[in-house]
Amino acid sequence: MSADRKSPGYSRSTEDYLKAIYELESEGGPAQTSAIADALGVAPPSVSGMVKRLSESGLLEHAPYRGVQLTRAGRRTALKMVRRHRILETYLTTKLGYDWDSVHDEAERMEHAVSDGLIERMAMALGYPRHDPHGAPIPTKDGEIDEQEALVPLIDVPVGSMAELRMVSDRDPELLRFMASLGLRVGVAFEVIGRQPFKGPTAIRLAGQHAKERDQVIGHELAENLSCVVLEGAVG
Amino acid sequence: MSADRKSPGYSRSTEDYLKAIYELESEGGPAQTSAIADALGVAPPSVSGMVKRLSESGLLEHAPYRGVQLTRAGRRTALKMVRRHRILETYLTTKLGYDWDSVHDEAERMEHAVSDGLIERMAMALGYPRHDPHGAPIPTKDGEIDEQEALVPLIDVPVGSMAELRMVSDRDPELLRFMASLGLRVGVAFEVIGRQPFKGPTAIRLAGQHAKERDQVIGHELAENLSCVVLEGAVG
DNA sequence: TACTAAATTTAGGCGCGCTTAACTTTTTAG
DNA sequence: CTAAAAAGTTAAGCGCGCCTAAATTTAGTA
Repeated sequence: MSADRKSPGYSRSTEDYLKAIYELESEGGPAQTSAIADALGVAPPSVSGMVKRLSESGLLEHAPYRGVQLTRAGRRTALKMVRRHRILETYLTTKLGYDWDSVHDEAERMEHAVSDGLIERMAMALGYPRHDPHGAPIPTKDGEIDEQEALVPLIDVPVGSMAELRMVSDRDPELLRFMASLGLRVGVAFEVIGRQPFKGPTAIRLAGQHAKERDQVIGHELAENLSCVVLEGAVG
Repeated sequence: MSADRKSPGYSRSTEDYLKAIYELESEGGPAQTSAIADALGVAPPSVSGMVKRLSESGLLEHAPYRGVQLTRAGRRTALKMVRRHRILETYLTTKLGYDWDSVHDEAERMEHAVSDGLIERMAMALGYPRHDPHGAPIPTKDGEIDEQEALVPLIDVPVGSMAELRMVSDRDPELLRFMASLGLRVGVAFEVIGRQPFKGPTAIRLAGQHAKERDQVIGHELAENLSCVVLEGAVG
């Protein structure tokens, strides 16, 4: 009748930890206690305690003082949460008129409350999208996720190259609103026409824009957050 | 920027208690400890404890050994949860293809996770519906709820009367599925053509149906759960 | 190598919401 | 009117997830 509900029914906290650890791991290496604490906004000892419980449940492996890695089971749940989050973000923007800067918090809360069935209905209604509004790939129902083709932060795209904006973090609404005001959306192509040293700005020329808004200057911190694919061009 | 989030941010349990108490109160009189315990599936002492905390927060008034009543603030929050629940149920059936028997649980979990803003967007997308799929009235944003015109359980509709089905509880999926299989939906009109004593069945004749499915026999328990408005007819 | 700084873990404690067991109050029935 | 039953409350305790303060381990550097 319903093989539906969230399989072993983890707590909201458990789901949050697993997702955060997954995201930290995908930035390379094992996730460290303080990084997890930071990501979740809790004190480090809270992480130590939770890590203990989670490894006893077989969701992750803990090398004391070294960090933590997801087990197969842990990764499965983490990817489920990532899928939920991204489907929800896509649904909210596509079907309910949310802007891309305001979906993160809503999805963050809903991802713990909805059933697998609802997520699949939303995915179906959306035509099984592969990416969320910020360009992040959506894992499939069985936990497959597209390997990102080599994405490079704008800050590392060599001057003179053509590149395309592929992804941006959904975390900072301010940043997203500012991007939108510059005409920077996922999918736009541009040429890097200059970059100043000492954390200075990067200058880009957007493809297919009218004169006025064609050239933009992107500050250092913003440029760090823009994941691009380099289309062609000179090497640094 | 966001006067949005759930005002004082009550816990999931608090919201559940307030909603349950609201629903018990609307069946007349103060809500009793054991009834609340029943409704929430917890032990009576849990209710005593929670009631203490909730009255200290000014959400309800407790007359020891007598029962409990919502304060203005408590009622406001309860009605907010009822609104959320019913908007969610309507949205899920209308926009995501859920059947009326399967929305309750989903809405029950989501109502604690979504923001006011999302509920308003859903309400707008639905054209500000006044009733949910089970016929229950949806409170407005500021906590107004339609007084139900005198609804009578089918079991009390006199034989010979015409009546219309107006509302049914969303609680029991089995019952809802069975109703659907009989062609009983909110809004159908019918004549009560007979009733057996000793908790026997009620016989009805549906208006505007083809011969085969026109006459239906409704068991006692089901008939208790069907809220009707009497259109005309003889008195008992 | 030794000492300090940073990261991590252990210890002790708290609030929430739940439980069972024991006690009190209210209701009901003889 | 009183005794038994039913309903409600208090007491004691548990798990979760959080905290701060105090060890402890690791890493960095003179």
